[in-house]
Amino acid sequence: MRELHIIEAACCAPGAPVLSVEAAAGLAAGFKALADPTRVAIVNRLAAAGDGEVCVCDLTAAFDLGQPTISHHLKALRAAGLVAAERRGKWAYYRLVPEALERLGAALRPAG
Amino acid sequence: MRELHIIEAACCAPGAPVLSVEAAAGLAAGFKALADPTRVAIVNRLAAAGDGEVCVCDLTAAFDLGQPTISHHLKALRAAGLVAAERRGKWAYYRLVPEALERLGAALRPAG
DNA sequence: TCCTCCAATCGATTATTGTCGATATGACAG
DNA sequence: CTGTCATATCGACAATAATCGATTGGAGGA
Repeated sequence: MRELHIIEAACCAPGAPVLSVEAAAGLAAGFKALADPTRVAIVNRLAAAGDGEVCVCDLTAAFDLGQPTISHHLKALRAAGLVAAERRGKWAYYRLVPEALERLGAALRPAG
Repeated sequence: MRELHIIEAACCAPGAPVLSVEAAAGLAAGFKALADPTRVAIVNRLAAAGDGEVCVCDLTAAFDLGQPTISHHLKALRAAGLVAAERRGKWAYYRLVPEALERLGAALRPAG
């Protein structure tokens, strides 16, 4: 009965590491920043802006949510590196960081 | 003083709807399914699988997390339509749904 | 200097989510 | 039919996150 257990190895291959733990965590953090309808809409508005930037006053007006809530979402997007902020005079303007979005998109494209 | 308030409209443009609320919610749901390192790693393993599918037993072995937890993550990916499951005999096999991933990737590519 | 305005931060509350242990389901072997 | 193995589901708990109201910080304008 020495060879009996060889049969047991039926379904599985060893499985290469494929993606480092840190890489997976980094991508997950990026996707988490987009895991909210308001933030998706914010990114979409930034992408659609003719001059590439949008005033915060536009955003607070567009999504009937409180101003602190919009600021909170912008902070989340900023922390993920998906957007960048610039203060000019009394107003703040946000723009996309295309490379960051590209990095996330690339994780979805080639081999999945 | 009739024209005084015209000056007030200084920073903002009307802002087109750009993306429907439902579309934003749908994309956010997809990204939320990827907003976890374990799920990103699962998707990555499915993408790297030679024959396009992976046995659940591989996954439970690969991520030192409990079997119910892996099953929970797979359910989240399934609910988002990112993966599909098939039971064959005693085992269950998962594969990617490329169109779903493509849809998310497309939201990141063209104009952001 | 004082007041107003835009945006960010703080503190609290509620809702979601990741994880686990225990249990149920469903398929095969004896 | 009974036992065993692979997954899925259930119930609970701790951690995280979305939202709000109140406050603070900074930039102009009077």
